[in-house]
Amino acid sequence: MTTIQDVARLANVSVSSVSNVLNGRVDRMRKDTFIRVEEAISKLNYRPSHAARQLKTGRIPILGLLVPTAANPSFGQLAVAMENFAQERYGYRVLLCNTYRDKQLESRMLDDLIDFGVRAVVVVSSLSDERHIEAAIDRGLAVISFDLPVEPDALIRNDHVLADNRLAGRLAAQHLIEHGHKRLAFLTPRGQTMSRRHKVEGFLAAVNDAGAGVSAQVIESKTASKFGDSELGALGFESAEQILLMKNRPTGVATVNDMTAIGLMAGIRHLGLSVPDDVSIVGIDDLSISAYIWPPLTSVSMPVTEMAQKMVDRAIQHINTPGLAAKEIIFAPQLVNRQSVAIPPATSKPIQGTDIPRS
Amino acid sequence: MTTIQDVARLANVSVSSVSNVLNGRVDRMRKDTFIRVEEAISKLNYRPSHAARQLKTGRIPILGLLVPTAANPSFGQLAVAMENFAQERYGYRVLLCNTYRDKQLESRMLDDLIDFGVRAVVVVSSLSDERHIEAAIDRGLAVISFDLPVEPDALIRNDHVLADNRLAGRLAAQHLIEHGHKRLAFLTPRGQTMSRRHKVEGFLAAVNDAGAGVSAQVIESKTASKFGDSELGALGFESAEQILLMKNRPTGVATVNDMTAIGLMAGIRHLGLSVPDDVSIVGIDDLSISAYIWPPLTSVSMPVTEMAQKMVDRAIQHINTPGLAAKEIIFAPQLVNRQSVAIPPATSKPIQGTDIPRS
DNA sequence: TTGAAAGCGCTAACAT
DNA sequence: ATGTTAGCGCTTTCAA
Repeated sequence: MTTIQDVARLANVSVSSVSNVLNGRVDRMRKDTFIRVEEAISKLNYRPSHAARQLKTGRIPILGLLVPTAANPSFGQLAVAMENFAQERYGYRVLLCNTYRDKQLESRMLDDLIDFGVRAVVVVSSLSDERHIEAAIDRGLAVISFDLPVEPDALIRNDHVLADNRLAGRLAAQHLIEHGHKRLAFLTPRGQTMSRRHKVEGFLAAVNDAGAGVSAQVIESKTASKFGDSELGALGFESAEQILLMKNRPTGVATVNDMTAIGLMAGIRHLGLSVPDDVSIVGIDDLSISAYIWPPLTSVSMPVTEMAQKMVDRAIQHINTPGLAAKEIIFAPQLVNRQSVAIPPATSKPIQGTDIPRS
Repeated sequence: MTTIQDVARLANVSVSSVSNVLNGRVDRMRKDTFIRVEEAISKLNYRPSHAARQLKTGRIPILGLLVPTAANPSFGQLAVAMENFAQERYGYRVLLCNTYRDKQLESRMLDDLIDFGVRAVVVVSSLSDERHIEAAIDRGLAVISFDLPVEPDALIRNDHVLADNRLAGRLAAQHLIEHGHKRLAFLTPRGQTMSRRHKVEGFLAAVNDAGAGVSAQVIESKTASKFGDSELGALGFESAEQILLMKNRPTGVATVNDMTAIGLMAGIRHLGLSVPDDVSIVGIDDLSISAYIWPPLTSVSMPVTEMAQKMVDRAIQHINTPGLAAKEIIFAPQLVNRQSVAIPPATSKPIQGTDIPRS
């Protein structure tokens, strides 16, 4: 392994000059010194040791990212966007950890990251309770909460970056209403998070704005989900019957995310009805897969890439500016119109029992 | 920050005793010494610095993982499985990098990882050419190639862990044949990788074994894919017309992976036909989402979790045993029967032009 | 403009 | 059984 010493020797300068070159303090030396050092570096193919540097400076060019699970493509997408930008813009890498929304695991991971010298972390938890994060903040970690709204008037100790979930819910409702739907529903997993709550609120507010002709119900899945795609899909699937059997069956349903919408659509078809002819569906997330399922899912899209970049920016700022004030940063979602929404059906088709074989 | 010195002072021992405790060399000291040290550690809430340790030992408890993109759920799943096992079993973390199958990026990431002190890396590249990896191996990195078959009689310098792709192709074909299909097809993106080639070979071999009554064609998508789910979905979608317009339209189609199958199903429906009534589909991968789309996708499942664990085991072994001989390790896939395969239709329904509105 | 040297926190060889 | 100590490769103050 070649060290800074080797470079210094070859270039006939002291290690401090090499160090200065490494750290961009080029003004402090003659041009030819700089050139000799550069040459030596490239001739030896020298690469500085992060470990040694970190031992001195206390920092390592790594950002932490805690997600419920990378197997869920929406978090995978976030990870990719962050990794890209962090690397390109700042030369930082991203250490990805799967928390399964387990608080204990989460705390342990945070501690671990600190031990590695990581100074800033993005946490996607959606748990409304952030107490377990406080400890990490106390230890000097810069934490950025993703998709976790700030309680009104709460004073925050760390950044919160999120999409306007109320607007997302509103957009979904408006789209259905514009297509003539009068009986709406919003499907969400049991186990509320702040962001889910906000989606519901926005959805209901839009319904309310639409006047007396339009009504809406909030449906909580019977089982709770913890994370992951399979569970959310299952949960949507299961809920189909519950929705289709309602006294006043809704003709338009929005869901808390795309995976649930995809499961719900499967469930509806399983019961012999069709989307969007019998029921219209709107998702929230706009997963890339949502364009390729059948029917292509109309969904509310979150600007994940921009959010990822903003979070990286803030993380680096916090590292470089200890004591930087915490901020809440909100992004606007947008509806992406595809084919899972149509005008409501004239009549309400009965469902087929699940034990009746489909033709 | 509390250091090993602080612990030594509080416990009234030397730093080496603390270090010994830290590294499990407990036999070398009296019990009460050990206890005093333990107490001091927990009282001070002491956590050793990875950086300092790494500087001394040259190692850091991190494994590298290079995937085309974490936004593709099959790689996300792999990452989760590895991360879990590496952490639980060995206390290692996983540093995830997205390569986009770009060789240059890949080499740079490998170099980067080495700079961080990472000693073992799992590479999911599927590029048949591994020359760019050689350099990293020369620098002492233990590389484990995932899903990259070894050429017959090639001498390998690094581990290769993969599923039996020929068997996967064979399983897909057999399943269709068992359901009475006589005209089969295998859909793969343009741009062959070794693993895709093997799937095709296995598929054709099974068709061949079935005798004269059964025929098969290999269909390459018109456009090439580089990675990611959206592209693979698009690619399946586009290929639907090509397949349905064939002179001897196949009644059963297998695809190189689930995302392509999902896109293909969407494309088929877009053209007015139905799965599995008009065309049966088998995927390969068994993504968790595949159970929740409509119809639930019959797919060949790869034992991702086991493979992930084996790779972690091997990675650690290589770290602990420099010079350990390279191995090719192959896992068996399994067919998961769902609802995208039925008996072939009696007649071949014509497709609807894409500009004819569906009812 | 350059160099010498201390020391970041730890491990491990060596001494006691 | 325990302690002393020399570095690992780098940054950074201070001196020249």
